[in-house]
Formats: sequence, C-alpha cells, structure tokens
Amino acid sequence: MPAKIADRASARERLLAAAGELFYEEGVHSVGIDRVIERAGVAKATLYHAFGSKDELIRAYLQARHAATRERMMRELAARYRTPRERLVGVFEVQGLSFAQPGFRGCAFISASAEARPGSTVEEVADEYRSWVRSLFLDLAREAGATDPERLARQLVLLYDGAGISAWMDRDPTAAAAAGTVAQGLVDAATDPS
Amino acid sequence: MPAKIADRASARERLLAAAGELFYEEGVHSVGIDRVIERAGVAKATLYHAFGSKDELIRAYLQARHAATRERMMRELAARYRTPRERLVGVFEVQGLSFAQPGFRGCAFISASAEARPGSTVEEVADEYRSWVRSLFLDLAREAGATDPERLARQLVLLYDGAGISAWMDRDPTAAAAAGTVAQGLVDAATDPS
DNA sequence: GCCACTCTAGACAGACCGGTCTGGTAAAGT
DNA sequence: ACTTTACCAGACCGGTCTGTCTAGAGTGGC
Repeated sequence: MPAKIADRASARERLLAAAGELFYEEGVHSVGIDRVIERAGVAKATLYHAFGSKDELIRAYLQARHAATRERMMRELAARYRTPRERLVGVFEVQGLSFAQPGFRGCAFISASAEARPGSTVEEVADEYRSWVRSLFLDLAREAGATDPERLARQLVLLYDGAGISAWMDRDPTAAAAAGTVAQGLVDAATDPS
Repeated sequence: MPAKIADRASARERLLAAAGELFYEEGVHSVGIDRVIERAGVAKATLYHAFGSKDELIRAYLQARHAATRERMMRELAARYRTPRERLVGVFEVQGLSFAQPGFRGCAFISASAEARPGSTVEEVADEYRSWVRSLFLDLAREAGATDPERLARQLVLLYDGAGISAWMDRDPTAAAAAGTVAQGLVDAATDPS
C-alpha cells in the first residue's frame, strides 16, 4: 500500500509539515530526526534523500516559515488597510493575530538562532528574514512619505521585535497592540508635515 | 597538590565562571558537562556534589547573570544620572555599553528560553529576570511622576527588548541608542504636564 | 594518629544523537 | 514483462549526552 501517487508528491511535504510542528514547538535542537520521521510517517532514508542532512531540513523549515509569514502579512495588509500609513501601523495588528493563535511560541528565527554558531545555516536564513522585516517597514515608510524612512523603519523594527519578545516571554498577546500605539505616534511624527 | 584552601572555596565558583562563559557563548544546550568541568579544572563528581544536576547549574548560571546585570545597571544608573527621568532614558545608554562589549551574544535569558519547555527551570529564572526589567522601568516611571507609569514602563520594555534583539540578530550595537531616542520621546510625553 | 571532608581521575551505564546501509515493496514508464 | 524510481522498515555505527560509581589523595580538626 505504500508509494501511492498522492504519497509520492507529499513525502517531502509531510516531512516539512512534521518538522514545522515539532521544530517550532520544541526547538530545532531538542527534536531529533527520529521524531520527525515518525510524525511524518516516512523512512529515514527518504528524509536524507530529500534534504541531505538535518541542517538542510532546518533551513527548509525556516524558509517555509519565512514564506508563510511573509505571505500572510502581505495578504492581511492588502485586505485590511489602504494607505501606507495605515499599513505601517497595521503590521502590528497582523502581528497581534499570530500572538493570539494557540500554540504561539515566539519568533521561530529568534529561537532557532539562540544556539546557532556564527556562520551557520540558521544564521543565514535568519538574516534573510531580518532583511525582509526591515524592508517591509522601510518600503512602507517610503511610500508613506516619511521624512526619514530609514529612521522610522528602524524604530518600528525595534517595536516589532519588542512585541514579539513580550508576547512570548511574558505570555502577553496584547504586546502587539501596545507596540502599535507607540508605532502610531512615531508614524504620525515622521509623516506629519507640521 | 589538589584540594588547597583556595581551591576548596573556589571549586563552585570556578564551575560557575566556566559555565558562565561556555553557556553564554555557545548555549546551555550545546555545551556538555564535560566541557564545563574541563574548563573549570574540576572533577565531574564535584560538579554534581555542588549543583546536583545540569539543570541546577543552568539555574545558578542564569541567577548569577541576573545579579550581575542588575548590579551593573543600578551602579551605572546611580553614577551617571540624577533624576528618574534621566535614568529612564539612561537605561538604554547602559544597555548600549553591554552591546559594545566584545563577545556580546544577545540576552542570555532569551537564548536560554529558546528551547525551554513550559514550567522548566529556565522559564522560572527567566520570569524573575523579566519581572526585574519591568519593575526597573516601572519604579523609575513612578518616581518620574509619569501620568501612567504602567503604560510608560510597558512601552519602554518593548524598546529595551527590541534593542536587545536588534543588537544581537542584526549585529548592531547602536540599536540601544536608537531605542533611547524613542524612549526619550515617550518619557517626555508621559511626564510633560502639557 | 585518625576521622571527616573535599577533592581528582576516570571508568561506566543507559539513553539518544545524526547518518548510513540493506532489503523489500509497490507503482510508473516502456 | 521488465526496469526504474520512490518509498518503507529497521538494523546498525560511532559518537555524545547526563549522571553514577569506585578508588585514591590531600587537608583540617580533634
């Protein structure tokens, strides 16, 4: 009964889904290969055929998470807000949605980076994610006509990260709203012509 | 030559010093007991006699770090600034000092919490640290006569965490200064009678 | 002189790690 | 019908992990 058409295409996907759950819930370091293949219902050799090593599986896990986060953010921002100014603050509202989701365990990239050595695969993918967050704010700040977009973007990144830490470490999903309030003031100050 | 008077008193201290270096540099998870005892120049049995388990060694490491951070912050704040308002912003300047130190690897409590399970020892000690950070800002905000001290303290904690993340993940020691600038605005707005 | 204590050195146990390899099975391509 | 491909199941390897245990050595109090 193995190796059906649907299974063949989904072996990699099931591994990625299993890794996504386990790595995020318990950490890339704490979860062993055996746990991943068990949940995916896949043989060990298949994992190594598909990814080559645990390190590459972690990379794929983080890249998938980056893509999902990015797509969700862009989708929600487009659906909920119209102007760049609204979207700059709206980022924190969308962030607040993920904080409220059951099983929220903080930023996956921060957690994965915790015990990553300089130059590691994790650091690479985390850097890509950090660049995206930064450019998300920077692009919107430019579109909003901020007097100093780099400065505003940097400030908003501080708040974005701070909210993520507080939501996680203090188990406070409302941190995003608090950050959004501060962000609103910063956006107003940076875009008001007065 | 073993078991001299100085050695006896310092066996625990040498273990704590070795753990402090290794755990912070490479993570509590990645560093094994053998590495710690090797650097401390101590037998394995001595470690287990002194701490009972690796988990308790990690607790002692984090508690020592908490105490050192707290004492340094209080000392620098008292030496550099006079008014509570100055100190509220001064926290970020002191934070910036640690960012600039060689070997800075981010907040030890965040890193240690990354793969810690709910209810673990690490979570306990991290909670104590988080409470201290919060009360540091809250006490100063009250002394400064802020209209809403809880609100101001919460906002400053967001910036404090955000700066820590940016300094670490983006390798940007100047994040503290950027956070301090935003903090100044928030403090002004929360304490100006206008 | 002797006991109690603290320490070192290192073997050892039992579990788990990432990763390789073999063998067998079922479906797709020709 | 035959080959190729993709997969599963699981034994296996060498290494590392925490933690325990034995054996012995140096030191202070009595």
